Amino acid sequence: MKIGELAKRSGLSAHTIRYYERIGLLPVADRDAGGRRDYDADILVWIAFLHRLKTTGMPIRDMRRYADLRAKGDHTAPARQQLLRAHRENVRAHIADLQAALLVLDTKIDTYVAAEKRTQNHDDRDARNPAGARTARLGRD
Amino acid sequence: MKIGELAKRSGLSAHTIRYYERIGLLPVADRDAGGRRDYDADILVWIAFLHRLKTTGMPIRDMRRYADLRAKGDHTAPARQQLLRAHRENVRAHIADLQAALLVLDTKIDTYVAAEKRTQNHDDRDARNPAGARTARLGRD
DNA sequence: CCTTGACTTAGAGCATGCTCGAACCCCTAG
DNA sequence: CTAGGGGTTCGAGCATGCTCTAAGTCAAGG
Repeated sequence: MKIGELAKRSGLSAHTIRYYERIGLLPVADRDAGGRRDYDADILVWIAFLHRLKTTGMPIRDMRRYADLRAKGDHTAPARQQLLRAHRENVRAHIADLQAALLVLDTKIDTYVAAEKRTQNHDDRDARNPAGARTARLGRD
Repeated sequence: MKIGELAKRSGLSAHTIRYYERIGLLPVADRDAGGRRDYDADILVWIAFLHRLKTTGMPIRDMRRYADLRAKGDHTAPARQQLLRAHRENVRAHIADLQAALLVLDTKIDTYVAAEKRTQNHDDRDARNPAGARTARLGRD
């Protein structure tokens, strides 16, 4: 498979694929007779895994470390495992953080909904004071 | 409160506080007699909220939009609510993504653990073939 | 044979979000 | 009154992760 097809299949651009090779995330590709990169289909599995790591916030330097270990052979398995364990903990912590934020957002949205209702009632019964003090809290945050 | 103290209390650096003011995330601060920024304590609440938005992945341009709406007064409340709803959905989606990734990581880590055990047994019973084919899969990803 | 289009390289440029340096000002305590 | 430790502005610089340009090579179809 040439770089253009790999780009289509992996979702990366050809530019990005070359970039990833340059920085050591992808193995140096084999070349065909004309000197073009020629990929084996299983590179897609590795790219998908890299994508997972990326979307879960692993910086490229850590992905490189993992890739380097992988390239060094089986005896680096414990180190790779350790890397993944550390990353898993980061992801866990991140999820916890996001869940806490979700509560805050929900509360805040509820506040807006409640204020909306108050304004509604207010307008219904007292249209002469549409910017009344009872809704002034909305401007605070 | 002067900028140095706000920096300590908010966790932002004074540099960052000025930067946030410049780009419109923080309101233009009042000045004291000597022309220095003088803050009211409740700016901390706003900064904490910004921090939430930031750690949940909202780009600065969206935070600015929210800040701008806030500055325009109560009638922008529906727009702000809408912004937060959209953000909440992003956060939800992000959480789902991370949870899926967590499963992948757990599976992968388990694979390493299992391979380790196999190597262990193998070494115990057949120390002449420590790099045997049964663990070669480890180099694949 | 010649055009077309995908490929090659090195290196510049961009978007985001800070982070820092330089040069200067001003208040307070010793 | 003078040194120190804030503060001020403007603008450059940095880290990350791409993204694109320029100039050129190469293979295949009309």
